[in-house]
Amino acid sequence: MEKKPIDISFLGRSTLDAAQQLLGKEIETVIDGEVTSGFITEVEAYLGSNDRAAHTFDGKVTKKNAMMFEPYGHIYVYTIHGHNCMNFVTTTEQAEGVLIRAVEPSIGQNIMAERRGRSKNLSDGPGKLTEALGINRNDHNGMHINGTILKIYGGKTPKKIEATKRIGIDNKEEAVDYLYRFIVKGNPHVSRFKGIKDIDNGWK
DNA sequence: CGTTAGATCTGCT
DNA sequence: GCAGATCTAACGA
Repeated sequence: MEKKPIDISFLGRSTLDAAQQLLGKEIETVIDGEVTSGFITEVEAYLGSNDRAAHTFDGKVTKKNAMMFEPYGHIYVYTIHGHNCMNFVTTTEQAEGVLIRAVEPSIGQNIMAERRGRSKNLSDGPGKLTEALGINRNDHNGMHINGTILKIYGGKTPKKIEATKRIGIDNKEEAVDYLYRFIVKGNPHVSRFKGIKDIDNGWK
């Protein structure tokens, strides 16, 4: 059966809802004719001007974050510490988005291993999954979801979603306590995994 | 220019 | 758990 990309209109409504709905979705990229995909296991929501931890806090527009002000369906890729991170832009009016922090490798694991130069921990972190899926800022910042390069499919359904504090924003005052990070409970393909691995990796 | 901050990763202790 | 690597863009002189 041929897979069909899903309707992404849910990204246009609530960012927090969209973040949770993205868990389990399958991201597929086609880079230089090579297909790779993974199921989303970890995301973080960034709520634009109201969120001190977001690049777009206080409505500040820079060359780097300008893509966040585009309507939902665009992809915002930014570089940090020599790594790339990928966001799905949400809503139309606000500069909000969902950071894809980790995926469970599916198609093309051998390609991911080659790109990463290792066979373990292929995509359990924001900088890792972009490298595994072949995403870079030069070529892919501003592209559209369900365009020619990146598509998302229905994928799997998490048994239980866990909300935790976000990671790497220790200097963001009150925003450090917001529970805007969502993971598939029991799935080991998340950053800083410490829990107990579920028998089905947390999928239904 | 030079300095600094940033939603990171890896390896070592 | 912590230090070091590594790179881009913003900002001030």
